[in-house]
Amino acid sequence: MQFSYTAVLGGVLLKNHPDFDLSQTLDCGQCFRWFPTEQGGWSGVAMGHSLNIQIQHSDLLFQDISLSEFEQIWIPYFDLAMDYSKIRESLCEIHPVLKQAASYAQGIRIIRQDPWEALCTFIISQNNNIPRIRGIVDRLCREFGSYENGIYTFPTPERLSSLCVEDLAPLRSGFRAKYILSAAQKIACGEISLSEISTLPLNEARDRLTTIYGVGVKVAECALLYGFHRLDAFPLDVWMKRAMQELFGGMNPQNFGPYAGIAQQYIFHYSRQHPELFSEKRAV
DNA sequence: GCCCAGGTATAAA
DNA sequence: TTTATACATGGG
Repeated sequence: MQFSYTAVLGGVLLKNHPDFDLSQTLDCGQCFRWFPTEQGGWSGVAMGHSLNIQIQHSDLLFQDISLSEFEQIWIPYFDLAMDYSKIRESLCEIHPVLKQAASYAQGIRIIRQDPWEALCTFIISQNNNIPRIRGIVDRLCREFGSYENGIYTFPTPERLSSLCVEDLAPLRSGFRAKYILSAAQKIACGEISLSEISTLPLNEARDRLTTIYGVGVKVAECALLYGFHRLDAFPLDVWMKRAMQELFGGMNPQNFGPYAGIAQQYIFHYSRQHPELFSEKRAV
């Protein structure tokens, strides 16, 4: 697979990249700091940088950034060098429903988010809905992030570890506040090392993360998939459990292999848009 | 008002 | 070991 990009007057133009749909990627519940713009593009903050992306036919304009920022920040973030076509081919062999899902959601990419941000935002995600998660994350950054270059960075574990539950009241994060603090404290004091976790086998990494108060298996798997780019992680929420049962005949997610996480994202997105697939229909 | 949300900790069976 | 319930808040 190859892709090309060039510096142009208004930024960097990414030409007709295969397997990259902005809306599918940024609106499939893996990240919470991106918003659609009135021009039909997307705007967001990640890795300490803000970015506007405009859609121009089959190309994407990364507005007002240098070539080096594009290469150093955004190619890794969107994992643009990864060949999703090849992965999809192998996934399609596994199960006909997965083939359906993969072809429907083929523009989704698994973003390489900051590990701490992914962990923290998925702690916030529990028993919560996506619009409200976005609001809480936004308030978290405004209250406790540092203001740099016109944006609020995601607050560090060190910053949050010095706070108490009452301090987090402005977030209106409910019972999750104590979970956020426990995670921040364990990381800030070194009891949990995110860089060490990134070297561990999947099972051990998950077990480490679930020692954090308020982090269960689902949140740990989300953090591993979206924050550590562990593509074999497989977040199993109630929706996905149902999908595995009804659409895949009770199949074990491990059968999806080393790219199970990508399969999960395809299935999650596809089945949410097609509630009629399930015996009892539910609202999207 | 009502239902419920990309769950988890805790108690009870 | 499995199943039920509280949890804070607010989007739709």
